[in-house]
Amino acid sequence: MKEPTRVKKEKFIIEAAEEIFSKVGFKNARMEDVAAEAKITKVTLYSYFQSKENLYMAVTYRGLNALAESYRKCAQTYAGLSGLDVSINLMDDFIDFCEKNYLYSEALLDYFSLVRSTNFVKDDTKLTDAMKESSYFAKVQELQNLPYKIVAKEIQRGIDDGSINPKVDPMFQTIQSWIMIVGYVKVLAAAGNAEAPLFGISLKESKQYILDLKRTILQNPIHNK
Amino acid sequence: MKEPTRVKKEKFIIEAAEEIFSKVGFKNARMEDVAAEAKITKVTLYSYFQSKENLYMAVTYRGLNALAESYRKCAQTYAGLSGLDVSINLMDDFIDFCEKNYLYSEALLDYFSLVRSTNFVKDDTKLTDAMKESSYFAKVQELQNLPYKIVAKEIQRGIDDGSINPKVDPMFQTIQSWIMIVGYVKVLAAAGNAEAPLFGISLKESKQYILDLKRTILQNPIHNK
Amino acid sequence: MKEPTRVKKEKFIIEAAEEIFSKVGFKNARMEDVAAEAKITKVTLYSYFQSKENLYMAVTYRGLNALAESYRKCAQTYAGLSGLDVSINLMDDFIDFCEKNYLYSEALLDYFSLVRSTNFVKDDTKLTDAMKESSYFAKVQELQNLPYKIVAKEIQRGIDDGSINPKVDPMFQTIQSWIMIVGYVKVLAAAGNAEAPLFGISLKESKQYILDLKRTILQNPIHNK
Amino acid sequence: MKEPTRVKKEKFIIEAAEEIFSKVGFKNARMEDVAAEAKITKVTLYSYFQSKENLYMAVTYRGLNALAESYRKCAQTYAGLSGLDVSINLMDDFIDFCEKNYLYSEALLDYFSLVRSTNFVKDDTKLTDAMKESSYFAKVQELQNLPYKIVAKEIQRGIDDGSINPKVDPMFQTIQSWIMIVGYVKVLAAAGNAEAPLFGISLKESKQYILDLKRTILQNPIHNK
DNA sequence: GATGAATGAGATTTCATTCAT
DNA sequence: AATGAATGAAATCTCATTCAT
Repeated sequence: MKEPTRVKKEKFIIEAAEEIFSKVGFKNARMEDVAAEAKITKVTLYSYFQSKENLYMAVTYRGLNALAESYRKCAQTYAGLSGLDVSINLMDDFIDFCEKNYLYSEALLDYFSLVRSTNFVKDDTKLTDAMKESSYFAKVQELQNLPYKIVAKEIQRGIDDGSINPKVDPMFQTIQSWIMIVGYVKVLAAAGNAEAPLFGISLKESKQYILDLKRTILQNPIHNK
Repeated sequence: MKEPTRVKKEKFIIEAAEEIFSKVGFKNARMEDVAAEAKITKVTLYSYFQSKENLYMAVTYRGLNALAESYRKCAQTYAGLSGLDVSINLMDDFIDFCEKNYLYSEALLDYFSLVRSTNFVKDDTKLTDAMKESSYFAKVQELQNLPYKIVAKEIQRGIDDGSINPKVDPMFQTIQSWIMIVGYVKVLAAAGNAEAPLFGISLKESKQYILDLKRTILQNPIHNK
Repeated sequence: MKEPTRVKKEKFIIEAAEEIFSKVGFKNARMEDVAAEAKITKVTLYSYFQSKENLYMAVTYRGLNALAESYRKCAQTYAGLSGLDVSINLMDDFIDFCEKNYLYSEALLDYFSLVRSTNFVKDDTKLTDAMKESSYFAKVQELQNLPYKIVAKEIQRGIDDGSINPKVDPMFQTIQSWIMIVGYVKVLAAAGNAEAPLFGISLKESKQYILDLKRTILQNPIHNK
Repeated sequence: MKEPTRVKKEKFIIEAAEEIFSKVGFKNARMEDVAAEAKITKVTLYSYFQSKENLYMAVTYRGLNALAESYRKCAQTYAGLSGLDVSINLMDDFIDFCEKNYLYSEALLDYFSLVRSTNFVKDDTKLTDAMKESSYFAKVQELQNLPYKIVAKEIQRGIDDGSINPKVDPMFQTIQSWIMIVGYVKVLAAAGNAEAPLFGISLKESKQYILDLKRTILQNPIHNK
């Protein structure tokens, strides 16, 4: 098959997979159904993706790419704003992204859970062979730090342009942001709906609160971080 | 079997399951192996837990219970301290708990991913039949809000004893804490090790930072929350 | 337990088993259900009957006994009649017996299928250990030829009293009778109902035909048998 | 798979099953062993036959087909003979068939025991779900009357060609033949061996006797049947 | 590259039978 | 003896994955 055709078909299959995974979750999804959704046979599906996990990695990769793309666009859109404003907008964008793309946000989180320890812990029993051989796994690994870097860069720019307190450590605050966003997204997922009140609290408020808090901190860090 | 005996044995089996799940992960664990670890047969295992998923729910339940227990003990140990100090200690305790009980923290997080939308979204296709019939699933649902309540109570106590700013909304800050902890735990899981530096940042520092931040906020909320 | 009590209870259990076996067939019957029907536990059931097969043998034994008893009564009732008449009446009685006691007739037939070859063929793979150890199996074996003997005796008496042709071989004709009855009972079983027409033929007619045929033969054997 | 391939393989599997069933009996046979004998896996076996019972039904079907085929061949071989002679030969053939194919004769008999009442009795508790869903069960039902029909046709021909007494009712005598054969086969099964003497009587003699008797009857019915 | 069939691994179930109390 | 729990063997099923054509 000509390359562009293959690429197009691969994309079509991934979209079919996203459809199915969204509907019943990765675990309950059957390759059979993904194949059916993509109007191909199981074997053809396997000729594109060596394993179910690799398919999931492909989805993860698309998610990571979409996120990075969203970031880039965001950074570009607000190019005229201060580093502080862009930093906050990036967080806002990330949260929006997760809300709009639940499957991607789960995939991303799953990925980060998965690679846990891969680097530091000895027994990587959880990393299956299928995963190790997954072609997309490698691709995701290459890209995994991109979002961090984009945010860190903006924080640095904020320091440089004076909108962010120079005592701020860009990487440290990037990770802090990541933590808060991940937490928010996770809790949101459990709540099911940003509007739905959790103990009388709408999560929408929490989101705004987090952004405000971050803005405050970037201006006046609580101590030397 | 006398109730206590059955309960004891059930506990023993769950511990065996925890052992196996910790070692190879839930997905790769085989019921056969769990049974062997518990020194019983597969059939007996099934007579205690209707399905693998129910067994995992039992683990989740134990985790939730252990967390609540840990909270209670914590609140009691520091009974003499101010509401503010206890609130912060509870967060600290939660994080420690997750670090010490990786399986539990994963189970808890999985649970929250799972119930997503169960309440708000119509098609609960992700909830398998096995799950719906899981006796422990119901038990977990009953308990799921306990941790929130314990934290909220301490924040309220802090407001009452003057250690926490009265403008603070206890439930709102409880959820904020929850978000931060969940985020931290998730990121920690991805990092694999609190000491291991992530972009040169040790997560241990992040933990302390979160606690400090929370203390500051409870004393001086950034606005009306 | 005092002997009479045990015997009484054993009888009660067998009756329960008959109830269950009749309802769902031996194969589909569960020991659990038999026990429930007999208002005892499975273990108690096993203390009376070492195995499901032994229980079936007990039923078979009761059937064989009932048949012999029916024969004896029949022979006695018609003691005044000729050997020929009694012989025919015995066949009639046997068929009635089978129609009224479907379970027994099946059990008897099963038994005879089972012991097949036990005597002549080397591989008795079909004779399970459970069967070999069955206490009732032995009892049935002792009794198994009784019905033949009763019939043969009457035929002999018929020869002696002149009502049956002396060229007749009592044992040979007994077996012939047995064959016809077994065939009739089996076909009846398949048809389900003596009245129900099978290709327009009511089996009731067949029964009468068989008896008439046998009577004719006993008087005028077709050749030297 | 092309139809013929699938059919061929199905046949191969059934033959494997016949091999195993013959060796250890249906009840003791393990699907695992049947699969091994057919050089396939259990799952593949199940993809061909939904249940062990269905597999047995397939064997039964083959038996019924083989019998009908044997009948057809027999009728054809002796096409030149009178209807009477062919009728007797058919019976002879049937008995031979049963002797040579013990498994088939058992299966056929089991089948007839099973369907008992299916037509006339309300509670068909004995018919398991597995059986109701068995694809071969339906096939067997379709074919079950074929043997009768073949015999009845020959008797009718005998009436037409003058070799059989016109007072004979073809269907009635067909059923009579069936009864005698079934009885003979059943008793033979119990005896285990046609040569082996049962109370001093070789069953071989009984077979000849039955055929002679039938011949006599077809020529001179004992009364109006 | 596409298809239908097959495999292998493991979950789940059903029972007869046995154990411990 | 009676009970509840456990065992062992085998049936059945679901899927990811692979083979043969």
